[in-house]
Amino acid sequence: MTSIKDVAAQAGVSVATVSRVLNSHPSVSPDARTRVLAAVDALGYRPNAVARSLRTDQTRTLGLVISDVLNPYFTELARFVEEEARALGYSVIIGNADERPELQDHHVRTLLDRRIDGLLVSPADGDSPLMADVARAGTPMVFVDRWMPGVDVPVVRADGRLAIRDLVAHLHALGRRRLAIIAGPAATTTGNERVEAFREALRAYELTLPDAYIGQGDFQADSGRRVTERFLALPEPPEVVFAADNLMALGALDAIRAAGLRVPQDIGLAAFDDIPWFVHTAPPITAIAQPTGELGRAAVRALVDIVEGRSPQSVTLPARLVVRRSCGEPTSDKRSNL
Amino acid sequence: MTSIKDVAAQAGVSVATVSRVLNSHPSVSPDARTRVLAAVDALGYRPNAVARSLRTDQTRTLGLVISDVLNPYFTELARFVEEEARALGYSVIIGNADERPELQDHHVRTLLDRRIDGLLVSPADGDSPLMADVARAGTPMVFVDRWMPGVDVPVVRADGRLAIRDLVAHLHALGRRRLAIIAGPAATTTGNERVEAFREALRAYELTLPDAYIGQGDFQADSGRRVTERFLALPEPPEVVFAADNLMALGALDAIRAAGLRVPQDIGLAAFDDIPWFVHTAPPITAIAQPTGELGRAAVRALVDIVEGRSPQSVTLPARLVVRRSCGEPTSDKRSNL
DNA sequence: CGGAACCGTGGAATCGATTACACGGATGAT
DNA sequence: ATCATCCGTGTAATCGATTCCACGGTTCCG
Repeated sequence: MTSIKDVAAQAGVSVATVSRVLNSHPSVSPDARTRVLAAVDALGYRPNAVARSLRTDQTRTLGLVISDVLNPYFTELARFVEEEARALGYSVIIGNADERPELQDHHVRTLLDRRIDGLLVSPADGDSPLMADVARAGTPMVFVDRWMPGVDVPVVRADGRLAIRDLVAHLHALGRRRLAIIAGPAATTTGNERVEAFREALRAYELTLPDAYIGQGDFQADSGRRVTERFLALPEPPEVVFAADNLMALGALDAIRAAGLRVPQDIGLAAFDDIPWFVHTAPPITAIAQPTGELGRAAVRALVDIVEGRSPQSVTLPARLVVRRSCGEPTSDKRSNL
Repeated sequence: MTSIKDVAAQAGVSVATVSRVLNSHPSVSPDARTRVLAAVDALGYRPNAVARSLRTDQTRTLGLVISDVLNPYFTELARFVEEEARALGYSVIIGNADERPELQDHHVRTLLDRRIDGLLVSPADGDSPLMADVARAGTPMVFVDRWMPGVDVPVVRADGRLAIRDLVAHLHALGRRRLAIIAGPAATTTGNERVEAFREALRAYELTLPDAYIGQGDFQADSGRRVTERFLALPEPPEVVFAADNLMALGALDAIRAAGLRVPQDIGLAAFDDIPWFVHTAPPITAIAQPTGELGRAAVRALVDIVEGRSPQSVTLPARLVVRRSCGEPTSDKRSNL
């Protein structure tokens, strides 16, 4: 590999001058500048980012630790994060935690060892002492989608409260009364929040959420299947199942099919997190869509703000209900949306 | 940040000794070892990977440049790649090319600047001088899924030839004769190959593939939609549309629905690349499944082989047909599979 | 008993960049 | 004319690790 020394030799200047040209430092003569540029070109020289990082103590790299890359919601989020980071001159290293706390910690440690400039995390679990330490140590950090109570860093997320209220209104208008939810892990903030918002929305219609109608899932398809099977085995099964994420909705759909029931005639289904495939399932699934692009961009901007010495605020964006046909044929309440 | 010097001071030894302990070099006294380990623990010291990389000229990092992360096939591939790499002690940096050659080159350059130890690429386009240069320069490199003719590096991929023949047999048995294909970009190897394999398989049944039945797609959903619309507008539209990847199949499904046609009664649909969602579409889609896990693992192993001085072979694994209901109700030929 | 072999250790060079500091020459002010 | 200022440049220190080499002290063998 050609180094800055080779360029200096070729151009007949010192390495300092080469470095100055490369970093567009003002005090370089036009003559020296052209000679250096010519040498760079001739040798096909590219600065060694590793050496540069060691010296400057910055890598222009962001770490993104995500709970599950196979979840289309997170894949999309990751894509937007990379896009915005690139626009701001940063690279992104993604770590997939696979919803496993120890894998999450592994990635955080590896990223820190590589001296990334900042960390974007969607925590898999509510209790990671490592994460708290890292935040306390002053590593630039931002939570996205999920967060950890007690860890004082900005949070970028979507608020589903209103959308969930809209969903319940929609279900109520369709005459559905017995509504069940497949919750996320209790340890995640999004897990709890969605249950609470759901319960609250039901209360507005004087409906209750019995324990039997709260299934404990883990944001993976399999758990959605298991929970739904239990719902269906109830003496009085729910009329609609609301899954707290798209993967569990998929599992629920499986279980419903396996039981020989039809959606929406026999049972309704709705999901948190909208994804392109929901348009193509049979029937298309009613879902709550998060503004993924905005979320990813805002998260990166907040993180880069910290890295560059500014102090960003937390950001909360609204999610919105997308009505399709999985809870019943849209009727009057659909029209009232117009 | 605490450095090796701090540890040395705390333990009362030289930095050389600390380094030896950390790299489990044999000649260190047990006494020194314990003191160093104690100091490491007390200070919470973690070696600076950047400095280490500069000195040793290896980063224990692999670069993965992928044509489109939002394509579930590649997402899955990326996941397995990371998994295997981690098992082998490497990290992975993913670059998403979004099917854009210039973005692909950008990522390759960035990764090289970071001095990754090896490069795993699924090229977006058939003609990248940069890629050829990089390979010629001796950078450890492996192609996965797609490759570039003329660039001499190992290729890890699935061969769909047999599976495509099985698909055509299946369609033929169902009485389908007018078969069309939505091809991938001509510049990608997988793009061409699948068309050729399809044409060849048709020949075995004395069927032809007229030009009007070959649509030019770009592996994205939109192109699948456009091509299918054109197919449907033909005086004699095809009886089955075979999409060369899952995203284009999705677009095709859209177009078919929009035209008010039913699958499989009015027209059949099949896809290359099987994904979990195909089970849940209406109807479930017949697809050709690649052994993604094996592909990802084999690619990493081949790359690490090169990095560590061995000389791996190219790997070709068979894809296989997964019959569902999108081409017609399975009849006798289904049973013959048992 | 003397020299060779070996072991644990530290000093210092090194990787490839950035950057503080010094220096010589030109310019400008008085 | 003289001195301060400024500009372009080079020398060398530095970032945090690894590793070659040398050195002093044992141990071993003849």
